[in-house]
Order: sequence, then structure tokens, then C-alpha cells
Amino acid sequence: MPEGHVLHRLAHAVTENFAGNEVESSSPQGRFTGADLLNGSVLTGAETWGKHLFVSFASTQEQVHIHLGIYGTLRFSDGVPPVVGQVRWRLSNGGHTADLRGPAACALLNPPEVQKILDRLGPDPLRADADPQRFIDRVLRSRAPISTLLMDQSVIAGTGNIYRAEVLFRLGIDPSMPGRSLGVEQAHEIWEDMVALMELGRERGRIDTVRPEHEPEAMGRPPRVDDHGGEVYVYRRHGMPCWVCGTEVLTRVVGGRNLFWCPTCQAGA
DNA sequence: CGGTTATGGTCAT
DNA sequence: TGACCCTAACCGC
Repeated sequence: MPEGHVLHRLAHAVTENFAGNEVESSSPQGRFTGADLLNGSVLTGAETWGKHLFVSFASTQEQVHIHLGIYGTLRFSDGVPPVVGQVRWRLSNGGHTADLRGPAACALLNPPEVQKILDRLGPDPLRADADPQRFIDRVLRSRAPISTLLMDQSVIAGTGNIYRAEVLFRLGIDPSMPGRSLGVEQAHEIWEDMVALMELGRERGRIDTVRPEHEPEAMGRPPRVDDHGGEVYVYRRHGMPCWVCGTEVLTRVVGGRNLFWCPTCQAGA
């Protein structure tokens, strides 16, 4: 259940748990054929671009490419627990074990294949080497609605359905506004807010987007109860009153995904 | 137990 | 735009 902040945390966790270690690698489910080739190799590290995770080994130039898709998970546990359910890839050093389930992608790729994936990705707000100008330029030139652009990984990599809805709310931007009708200033604000929110998400492991004055304690309201975790303004709050103005939060399917917004706070330019 | 849903993406039309 | 891929959790019957 991952937006980019989760993948960055996972890269860190893989590195922390296994870097420098000879690892046992297997595919209990049998669908990751490269797993056996890596068994006994020394894992050297893991890195994330957008929602893509790459794991490196000392024995080969090839990297394991992982994309979790909408419901993939990578979970860590102590020791070596019995395999439960569909485990695509199991990585272990005896002391710690990581189980990958339900990924959209898990494959051993050579450097050109890795590069091909990276070439498709826009700047990642969580990477120090990200170039915000690439994002700004794409947005200001596009006729597509900003809500669509924020889900386009070639425009901005790592952002997903929660962050797009929340950033647009926080900046009071109508989701249907074409990218090119936004101001340069606004485009910069979107990037900066995305960086701030995703850094917080990476730190906490959950998505919190509510400003201090709208937090449960400040407003005397109960905390948000939703299994995605985190305090948010509009994501999955359709039919409920906006915490800022009281208007009913709306939802609509945009590009096959549920978009949420407040028609009053995000009334447009 | 079956239907629904999910922070995603690709491919065909 | 729609079909389809991947897995688990949750809900109502």
C-alpha cells in the first residue's frame, strides 16, 4: 500500500537489515526465478526512485527491481518465521527476514533495463538529486488537469492518490485546473508542499497532512479513524464535512482512481 | 463464503 | 476508457 515515502523507508530497511551480509534468497511461491541465483550473495544496498525499489548485490551487476503495485507488501520479521501465504521473494540473514508479497513487479534486471525504467520517471520529491524545474516545466506546459499530472510518474515520481488530493486541498487548487493555467508560483508551491509532506511521511511511516490548527486536539474533534493511517483533509472523507469550511467533501473517479476534494476550499483560481 | 476494496500500472482499443 | 494483473483484509450474508 505504497506511495513513494513507503518505498524510501523500505530501501532504508533493506539496507539496514542486510547490507554487507551474505543472504539467503528464495521464492517460496516460485514466481521469482531470479531468487535462487542470488542465494548466498552479499547484498550491498537498496535504493528507491519514485515507487521503484532496486536491490544490489556484490556478485552481479544485475539488480532486483521491485514495484509493489496497489497491494504489494514487503514486511520484516525477526528470525526466520514459517512461510505464510504467497511469498514471492524471501530474503534472510538468519536474524532478520523480509517477505515480499503481491508485487506488480519483482525481477532481476541488467543495467540497461534498469536505466530504461529510470528514464521514464520524473523527479522524485524525496531524492536529493531531484530537479524541481523538470516538474514545473511539465506542469506549466500541459493541458491535462493538475490532478492527473500529479499521478503521472513521468511528471513527478513517487506521488500517489493520497498526496495528490491532499496537496491540492492544502493549496486551495481546483483539481480540474489544467497544468498550464497554473501560475509559476503555484507550481513551485505544489513541489515544495509535496517535498514537505513526503519527508514527513518518510519520517513517520504514515501520511499526515493536516496543519496544526486543524488537528483533532486543536479542533476538539475525534482523531480520524481510517485504516490507511494518518490525519488528512479530504482523502476518503467524501460525504463528510470539510474541516475548514464545513462543505461536504466530494469524490469522483479520475483516470480510474478516486479523487477527493472540497468544492468550496478548492473553488479554482 | 462471495463481493468489495486498496496509497498502482500496463496494454489494448 | 476499460480489461487485466498482483494479494489480503474486511464486510455482509
